[in-house]
Amino acid sequence: MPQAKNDLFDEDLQELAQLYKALAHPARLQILKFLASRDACFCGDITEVVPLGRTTVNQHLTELKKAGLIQGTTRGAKTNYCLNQQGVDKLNTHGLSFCNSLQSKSCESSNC
Amino acid sequence: MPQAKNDLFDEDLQELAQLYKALAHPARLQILKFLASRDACFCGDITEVVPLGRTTVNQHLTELKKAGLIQGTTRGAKTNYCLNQQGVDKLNTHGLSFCNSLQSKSCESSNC
DNA sequence: AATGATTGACGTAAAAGTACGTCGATATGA
DNA sequence: TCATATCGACGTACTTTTACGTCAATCATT
Repeated sequence: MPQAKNDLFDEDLQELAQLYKALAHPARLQILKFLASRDACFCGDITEVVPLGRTTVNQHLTELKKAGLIQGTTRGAKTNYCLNQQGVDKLNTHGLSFCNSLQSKSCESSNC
Repeated sequence: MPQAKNDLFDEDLQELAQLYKALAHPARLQILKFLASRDACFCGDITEVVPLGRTTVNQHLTELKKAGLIQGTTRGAKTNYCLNQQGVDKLNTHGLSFCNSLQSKSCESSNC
């Protein structure tokens, strides 16, 4: 993102946009869903599920971690990734409140 | 986006990612909020609210229209933009169901 | 110790996004 | 009619994202 210009906006909007950006790729959505479907936060085979190269998947994982939506702990040679419930909660809270703010006035007048 | 590779994913995920991408910029979030705050779907002065050049704002408006979140009708020299309630509903429905799908298993085990 | 597997870090090429200037078309008002 | 204003279309410079190959470090296994 053109970081420079983003500073002109409300922090709330910046933060929310940042969250949405983390979700703006099908691979990342798939990863999140996959992690949610696992009762144990087992990982590493994410690579086998996502139809992309290993390094690319890793890059998406890094993005998600940076966004605070997942967390990963390395033990031994393998790394365990799992959802960061805090981040998911944040997404729910902020996202919902934004969506609700859009519910208000629709085009009841004849203008559009 | 690398459109080519996106076809490898579920249509649902692609569509949702597309929606989120439309929200992945503070200017676009601000525009949506602004439109929602207007009882009449009056516009054109969006440019005055968003701290960016006119052409850039217009570009963001085009993005939002492409995503189906707003609609615009030109009358005379001016153009009226307003929320597309259908698109907003879609965002609410799909977005919520996705977020809910993330609620499930957190890291209750000691792995992470 | 040596081999193989896992994974993050780094580099890079191609694609997409961002921001803006300019132009032309249309329309409002003097 | 002429000047002015609005706005979409187009071009463009710059940044970011995406996708992947390669490398090095770490660990498990032999």
